[in-house]
Amino acid sequence: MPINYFIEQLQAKGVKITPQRQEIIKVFLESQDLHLSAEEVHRRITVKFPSMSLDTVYRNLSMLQKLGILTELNFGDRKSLFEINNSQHHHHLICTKCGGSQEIEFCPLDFLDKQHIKNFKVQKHSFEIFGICANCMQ
Amino acid sequence: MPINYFIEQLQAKGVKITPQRQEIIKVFLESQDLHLSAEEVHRRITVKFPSMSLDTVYRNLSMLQKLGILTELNFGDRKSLFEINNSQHHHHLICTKCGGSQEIEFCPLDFLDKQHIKNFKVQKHSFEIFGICANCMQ
DNA sequence: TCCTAATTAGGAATTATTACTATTTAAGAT
DNA sequence: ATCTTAAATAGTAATAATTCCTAATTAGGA
Ligand SMILES: [Mn+2]
Ligand SMILES: [Mn+2]
Ligand SMILES: [Zn+2]
Ligand SMILES: [Zn+2]
Repeated sequence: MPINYFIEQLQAKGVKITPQRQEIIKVFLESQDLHLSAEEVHRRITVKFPSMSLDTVYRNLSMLQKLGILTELNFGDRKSLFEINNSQHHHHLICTKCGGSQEIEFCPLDFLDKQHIKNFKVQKHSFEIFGICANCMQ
Repeated sequence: MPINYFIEQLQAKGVKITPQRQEIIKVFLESQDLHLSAEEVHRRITVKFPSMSLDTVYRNLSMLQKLGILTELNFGDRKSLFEINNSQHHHHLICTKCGGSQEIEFCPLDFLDKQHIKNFKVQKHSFEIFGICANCMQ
C-alpha cells in the first residue's frame, strides 16, 4: 500500500494531516513485517527531524491503532510494539532467547466455537507463541 | 489442591520454604480463578504481615512462574497478572470497559498445524480475546 | 548448635508511558 | 490570500510498574 492510502484514511476520519503523522507512517512502510516500539519509531524519525517529540509519537501510535491502521503487539517484555496493517492478519512466534519473531498465518478465531463468545462483543485478540527459535537452538 | 502440594514442589526444586513464599501461595488458594497483580498480592498479605516487602513479592511471583506453579497473564494494561495452575488450562475474554475477565476452555494449540512451529521449541503461549462483556452491553 | 548460601526488607533506580501547558499549525471560512 | 480556531505539537514533569542494590536475616544441612 502506498502512503496515500493511509493518508486518505486519516482524512476520512477528520484528523489533521501533519508532517509528524506522515513521518510515522513512512517509518512503518520502509520495510515489511516491522515491529517497532515507540522509542524505536522516535529514534528513526529524529535522525532526519530532530524536533519530533516522543510524546507525539506515543499520541499518534495510539491514535493510529484506534483507527485500525496499526496493530499493537505485546511480546512479553513490558513495552508495546506496533506494526502496520499492510499484509494479511497473522500472529507470531517469539524467541525468548534472542527476542526475534517470526510470523505465522494461523488465527485462533478461525477455529473458535462461537459458543464460547456468546454475549461478548469481540473487538480484538492476541495470540503469541513463545519459545526458542531455530538459530538459538544451534 | 492443598497448599502442601505446592510446598512439596518447592522442596523438590531445592528452594527454601519461607513464610513469605507460603503466604503468597495461600493468597492464590484463597479463591478460585483469581488474577492478581504483584501490588494486589502484596496488599493482601500486608494486612496480616506488614513487613512483607514488595520486592519479595515480585521475586517470588517470577520464581513461581518459572517453576510452573503460577501463570503470568497480560491483559493489555501494562501490568502482569498471575494465577495459580490449579485448574484446567484455559484462556480469557477480557472486557475493555470494566476490565473484568471470563475464562474459556479453548486453546489454540489444539488446533495449530504443527507445520507452523517446525524448528521452534514451544515454551508457552498467550491467547486472549478483548471486547465488551454482557454486563457492559446493558 | 553452628554455618552459610539463599532470601529478605527497605529504599533507590530504571523504564515505559501519560499528563501538563504554552506555542504552533492545518485546514475550513471569509 | 488572509483570518480564525480547534487540533496538534514540543518539551518537560509526573506516574506506574518493575528491577536493582545492599546490609541484615534465616532455612536447612552439617
Ligand atoms: Mn507481524
Ligand atoms: Mn484464568
Ligand atoms: Zn488472529
Ligand atoms: Zn492455551
